[in-house]
Amino acid sequence: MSKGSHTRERILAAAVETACQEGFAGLKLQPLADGVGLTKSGLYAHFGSREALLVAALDRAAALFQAAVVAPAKTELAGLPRLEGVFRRWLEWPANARLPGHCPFFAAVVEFDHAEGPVRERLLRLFRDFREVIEQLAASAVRHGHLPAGAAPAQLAHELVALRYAHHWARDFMRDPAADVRTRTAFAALAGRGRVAAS
Amino acid sequence: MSKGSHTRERILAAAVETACQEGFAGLKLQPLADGVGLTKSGLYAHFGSREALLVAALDRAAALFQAAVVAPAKTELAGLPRLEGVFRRWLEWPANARLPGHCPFFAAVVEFDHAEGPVRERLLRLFRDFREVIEQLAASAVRHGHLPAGAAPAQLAHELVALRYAHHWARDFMRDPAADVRTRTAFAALAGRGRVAAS
DNA sequence: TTTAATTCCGACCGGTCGTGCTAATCTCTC
DNA sequence: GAGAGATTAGCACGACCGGTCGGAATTAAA
Repeated sequence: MSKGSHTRERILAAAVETACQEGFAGLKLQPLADGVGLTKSGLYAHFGSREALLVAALDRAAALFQAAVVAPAKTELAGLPRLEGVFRRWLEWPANARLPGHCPFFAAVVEFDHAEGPVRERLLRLFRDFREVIEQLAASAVRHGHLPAGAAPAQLAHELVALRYAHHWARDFMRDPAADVRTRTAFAALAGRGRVAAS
Repeated sequence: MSKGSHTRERILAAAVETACQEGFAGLKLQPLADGVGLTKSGLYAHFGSREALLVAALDRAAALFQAAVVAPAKTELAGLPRLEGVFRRWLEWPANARLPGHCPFFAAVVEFDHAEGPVRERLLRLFRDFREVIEQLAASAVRHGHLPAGAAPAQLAHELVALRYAHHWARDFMRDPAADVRTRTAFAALAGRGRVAAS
């Protein structure tokens, strides 16, 4: 039980690293096997198919995300500070989790957009779960009076997703040095918008 | 000259259609050749390599985008109405250009993110050009008094990119029926934000 | 210690990929 | 209508893809 599950962990770790650099669609079995010192059939002994490996890697990445982004919020002040902390870590989580490359979920979105199947289903569930987390943080900020009572948590979550996406585009693809300040400015406007209108 | 360039047009049209459905990375030569009734070497007679074909397809998609999104703005009222029109058409342009699937540039971003080369260079240039268009439209809206004098066009362009990205995620991947209203709400807030603060 | 299961290898399958080459066909010009 | 050049077919190449199979090595259970 110990030896096998240990290599399984190594496989998943390497898979997530590759997914950060090449995307999940670019996760080929042969290079992955080479990377962990196995052969392709070694991978098949642990996961029964490439698709199952992808789902496992997705779950692994989600667990790392949870640990790097959501979990630290426990020690933060409830309300807006906690929401702001999650958003800040959301921007940087691959580096904080010691992962190379970029957030692998951005790649997964376009790679499994039109490809129905278990991978897309799992991805959908992960996204819905995280959106739920964001909405609850936003609702908490409203309850604490940090955001106006009229602020809709679902709308706020949508716009936070927007900011994260644009940040990825600006920093990781366009390599725009102004990406960080743009995103911070937008977040501040978002957090302060309703307050101005409501007060 | 006529027959050949006609075939070339058909190749590019099919290439863009495929890119909308499968992405540019998923644009394989064999299916593309089959789709236009040629063989792979027929493609090689027109473009010298797959990479050159990708760049040409990228340019073609950009031309369609220009025609479907930017060009109609000529007849719109300058200022905020024009900016709003461009943004609205930006959300729907693949359908308006009679293209199947989704906006191919979203896929291109993740596919050529870490792949240096001519394709990425061209993509960068196209994005920079369009961002320039957005910034000038925003600046025009400021000059017309539709947006406050303090509104930074670059920041506005960044946030519009954000909204477009989130709309793609919510509607095309998550298939969230609320995607449209969320995006419209966010745009209205963006357009009205500074006005409230400035007036 | 014997037995059974887990773990992994090596060879291999059918397919598809992008890319060259040559030869035939078509189109236009003179 | 004949020749020149553009256009496309046919074919083959080396590489890689995901996946399968039998068996050997290792490990855990009895």
